[in-house]
Amino acid sequence: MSTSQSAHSPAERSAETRARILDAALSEFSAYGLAGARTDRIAAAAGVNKALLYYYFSSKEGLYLAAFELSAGKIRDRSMAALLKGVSPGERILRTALDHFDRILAQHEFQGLMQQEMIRLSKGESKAISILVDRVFGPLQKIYQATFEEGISSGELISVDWKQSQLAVIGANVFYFISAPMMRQLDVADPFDDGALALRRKSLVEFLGQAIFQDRQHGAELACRVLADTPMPAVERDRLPFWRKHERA
Amino acid sequence: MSTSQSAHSPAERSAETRARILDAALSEFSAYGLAGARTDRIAAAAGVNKALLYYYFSSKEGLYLAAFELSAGKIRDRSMAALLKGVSPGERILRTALDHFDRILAQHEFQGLMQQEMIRLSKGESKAISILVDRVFGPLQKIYQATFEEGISSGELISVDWKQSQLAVIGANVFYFISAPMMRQLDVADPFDDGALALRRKSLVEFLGQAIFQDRQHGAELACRVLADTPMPAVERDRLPFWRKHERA
DNA sequence: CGTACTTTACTAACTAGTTAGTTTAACTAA
DNA sequence: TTAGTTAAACTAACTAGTTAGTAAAGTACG
Repeated sequence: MSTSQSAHSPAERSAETRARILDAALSEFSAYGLAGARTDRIAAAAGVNKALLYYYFSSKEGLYLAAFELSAGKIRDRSMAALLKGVSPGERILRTALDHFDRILAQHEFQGLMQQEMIRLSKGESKAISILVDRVFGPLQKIYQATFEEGISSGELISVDWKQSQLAVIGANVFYFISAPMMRQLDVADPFDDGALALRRKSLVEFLGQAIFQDRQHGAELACRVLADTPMPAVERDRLPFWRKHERA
Repeated sequence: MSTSQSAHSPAERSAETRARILDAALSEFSAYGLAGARTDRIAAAAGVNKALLYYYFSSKEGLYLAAFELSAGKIRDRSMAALLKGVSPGERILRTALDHFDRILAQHEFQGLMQQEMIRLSKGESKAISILVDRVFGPLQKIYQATFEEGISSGELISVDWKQSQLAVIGANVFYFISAPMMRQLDVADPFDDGALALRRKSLVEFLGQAIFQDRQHGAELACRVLADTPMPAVERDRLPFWRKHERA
């Protein structure tokens, strides 16, 4: 078909096909979970035959794990970048919080995988999460803790339980997206309007700026700066799973 | 068998059987979702034949909706009670926040249903949520808003965006339980220890007490009082889906 | 010629839902 | 009191459909 015109060597073509399969698998698993995903749909979306999935990945679960790990790797790189910027600890914490929100917006597939994986984990069925904890969240958590404690000992941040504040930020971010489809029904306002998204980003950063800094003036200034030079990512609404309205209307 | 010795009339036995089925269905659907739930398992857990499910409820989805609505009704009654107590608006907001946490702990099945239903809603497949929005969350939201605005105009609360603060509280509460299985792997501390639960409840109420009251002293006192006369519910750990450790060890 | 695929045709396992029949309790007529 | 009748409650066994995964033979192409 038209999909294989660009690459020439067999190795290139192969890598391209593999990537296409992984991409299709990520969408499917994110929307339906491991059990609910259909291998036929993945094959169709990738533009290949079902048998080819088993040629590259030995099983449905193998494909799932490959897609999951690929996505997790991207998450780790992105979050690390925010946590390791050459600015003060407090500013790194602010940037990390905002980046977390933007990341869910930009890589919503991972959030879908996580939601499903949390359910599986609570039943003791998850194989992906231990890898994730060891290679992604564990390391990130350690750097976050170190950053926060550096901020406390340097006098920039107040001596607050970093886990409780992290929980509040991540919880509010994650819940914003989890509950968005219901908020759309509860409310008049659409949570994926640019206005609503901008308000949430602002509230998030300004709240943290007030809550964890010794010098609240300094916190407010940092919040302002972080917001100013982190533009809201453009929302590709038709890629969001929440955006079914326009598909039918 | 021994299950039918207590009730005598057929009507009583029938109602008892129906309730047993609904109870089993709630556990199953909560843990596995509508698609993942197995009718055979529900029948086995209820101690009846599978065909009886279809005798009482016409389909798998009918059974699902019946179980969902039963559970939702309990949630509404409980949350209404917290919002309508004869105390000041600010105290009602505090009690509602704490009650929300305790409610998830006590009625975790509903949270499981909601998690799965949010996923379905984002794909436009949910029939349960519109009922829920109309009959439960919509009315609760209105009372919450009115309570908050009453608190603002009486001068007890600061003039803050009630939706953003509600999002922070509910988000942190929900995320605490969603992420608990992963936190157990990330952390040394178990999030279902009495200590961790007590700390979270305390942080939650004290944070709100500081965040939304004009008179922070008053907020702190209220937080203290609310915590004091709302004892933490006893956690039936073996009913939690998170508690797989002791089942095997 | 070998690598990267496609095509077709399977199967084994599983699951929602059905059917046809049995048991139980309560009521009725002799 | 009791034998007969009925309706509701319940069951065992099956059907029909779906889905992951396989096998084998073949094609396109550098």
